[in-house]
Amino acid sequence: MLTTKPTLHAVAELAGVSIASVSRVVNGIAAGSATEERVRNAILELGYEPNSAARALRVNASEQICLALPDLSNPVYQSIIRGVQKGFKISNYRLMLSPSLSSTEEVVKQLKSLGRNYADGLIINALVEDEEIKDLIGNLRIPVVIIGNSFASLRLDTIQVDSVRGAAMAVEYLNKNDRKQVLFLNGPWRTTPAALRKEGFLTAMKAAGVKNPQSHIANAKAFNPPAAVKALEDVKNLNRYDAILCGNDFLAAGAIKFLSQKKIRVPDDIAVIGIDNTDLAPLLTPTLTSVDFKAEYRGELAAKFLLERLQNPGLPMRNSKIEPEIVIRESA
Amino acid sequence: MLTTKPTLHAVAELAGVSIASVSRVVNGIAAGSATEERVRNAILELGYEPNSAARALRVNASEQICLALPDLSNPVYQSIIRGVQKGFKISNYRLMLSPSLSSTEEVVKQLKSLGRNYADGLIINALVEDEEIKDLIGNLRIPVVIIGNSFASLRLDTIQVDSVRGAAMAVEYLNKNDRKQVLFLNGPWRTTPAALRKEGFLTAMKAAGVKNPQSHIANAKAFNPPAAVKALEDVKNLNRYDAILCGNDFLAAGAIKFLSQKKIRVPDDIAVIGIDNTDLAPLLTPTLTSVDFKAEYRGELAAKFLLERLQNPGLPMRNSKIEPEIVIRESA
DNA sequence: AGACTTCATGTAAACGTTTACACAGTTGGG
DNA sequence: CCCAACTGTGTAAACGTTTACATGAAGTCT
Repeated sequence: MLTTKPTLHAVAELAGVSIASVSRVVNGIAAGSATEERVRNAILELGYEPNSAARALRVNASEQICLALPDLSNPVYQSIIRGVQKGFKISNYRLMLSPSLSSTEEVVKQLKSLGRNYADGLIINALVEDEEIKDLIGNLRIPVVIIGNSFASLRLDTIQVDSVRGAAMAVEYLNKNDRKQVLFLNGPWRTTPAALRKEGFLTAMKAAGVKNPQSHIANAKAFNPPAAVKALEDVKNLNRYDAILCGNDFLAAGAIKFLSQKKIRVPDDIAVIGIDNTDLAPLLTPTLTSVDFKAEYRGELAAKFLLERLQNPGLPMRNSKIEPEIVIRESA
Repeated sequence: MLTTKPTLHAVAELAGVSIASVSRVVNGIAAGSATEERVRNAILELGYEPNSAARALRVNASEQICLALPDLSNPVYQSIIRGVQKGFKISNYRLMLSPSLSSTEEVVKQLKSLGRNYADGLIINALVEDEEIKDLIGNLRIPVVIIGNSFASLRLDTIQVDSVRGAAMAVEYLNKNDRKQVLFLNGPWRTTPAALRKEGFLTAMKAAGVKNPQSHIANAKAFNPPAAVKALEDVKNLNRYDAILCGNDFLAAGAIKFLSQKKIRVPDDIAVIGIDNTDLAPLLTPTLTSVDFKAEYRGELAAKFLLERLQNPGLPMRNSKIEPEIVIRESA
């Protein structure tokens, strides 16, 4: 136990070969079968494990990738993490979780620190689009995969989501079911998803002949349930609506809570639709109809894109746009 | 952009000093003010960032810690991650997220790989107690903090939870409110939390004068909602119960769903109590009464313990036992 | 049998840091 | 004015790998 950690040298000595030979069998490179066996035994006997820092230094690759997400409270990010983990499972890359990036400074600091070479690639999902951040991402020396619709101009591997279409789909579905008075409970307006979902909402509402859809939007200050409740409290004449489309499931959860407190029945009085179709959706009461943006799959795809690019940097950039799908449950 | 990444040497050359001096100012060690300024400027000009692999190799420390959790679906682990992130925020350790450890082999593989020195410490939360795993943890060369009640015999820094007491509290609370017919919907019986919560349940039930409390336990095959539903379907005479204590919130979510499908009113017909008091609890309908084990705080404390031990390995081992607290909401 | 290839192995340099040690210049006390 | 102490800086070794290159043995072909 107190003995020092075995190195290549120790193994080499025990096996009576050179460190080069040991390195070669460890890395599965041509080796005589006799040597190979001696080395294998020595490794087992000593419990040798290669030092990743030394390897990283030598080959200039950390075998780690960094995953940067805005906020771990929202269940959608849990799904993304799961997907990314899944996508990396077969590889031997390790997953670093960046601290949650709420403010711009935090993102900047995080991105700069990537210059320390502790990650070979980055998967980032940013909520806001900021020039400084964009520059930093564009100038990173490692491959980047973007999850989300920010930084589209950067020509990087991207997993986008048809947010506009998704929001529109929800409105159309509501209209088809004779819910014409739709309130859009959006998240912070500055964020990319909120902007796009709003666009989808407006388009669909106009198409349905609503004159001033702008006036049917409430903005929550954050993408979480308490913010949803607060935003709904400020909505005048809530009873003129027969449906609420929420910027995401987390907001929808807040909306359902709020409505049930006010004794407004869902979906009888007001239907509710969420976006993201998180693990939360089937657990709410009523179960939540939600536009599925396939978060876990996006995570997995992001991992796949990154792995492929790491393997082959010359690959053309790919941009996958996920088609939303509406999952009907009880709430609408 | 295509220029090669600046190293200590480049900075030294530009500043007209030796690499040792540069290293010293980077690490904030005694330096003449003239040199210091020249170096600082050179660093800024080149955008120098120290290479973490080289540093890690030289000082034999990765500045990373590894967090190993069983399963990212359960919202309780989200809280733990948040807590750990919070605890490490001020430090300059990076957080590695181990792939989710479902099977024993996966845990073993993960633990062995830690021998590669890519992490200076480990925070692990294991569901099952296994001899092989225990040995491996005991023989790790890095500090370990255990979250949970497994591996108590190892004399490591541990954040325990009084699971027995927590389950008992819930039963007592139910009894006090005239709910005497309590069903315990437990998770997989092999897991440590399930075993302890069961113990607490049995103790409290016996204390309340129930003859054969064993017969009032149902075991879900996993700690998730579908497993809860399945387990409840197999319970005979469900209507003889007036309360269900669930092994965790995730099971409780399934239970509530199941009951509402069967038109059994919660809490009027059957009260439901969860364990963990996750983010889920206030979002369910009815909102879930739950025994709070302070997951986020435990994560934060684990990070704190680990940081302190890394700083001072000679510290006596600490064992913090979290006192559960029952958070009353609508479901009971 | 000689020349040429093939193959397994060893030698040594390199990756980018940190740091023990040496050295020179400055300061201060006696 | 000399010696000691101190301070700031540089030189060089070391961390544990990978890998280009050299070496030598063995096999192949004419």
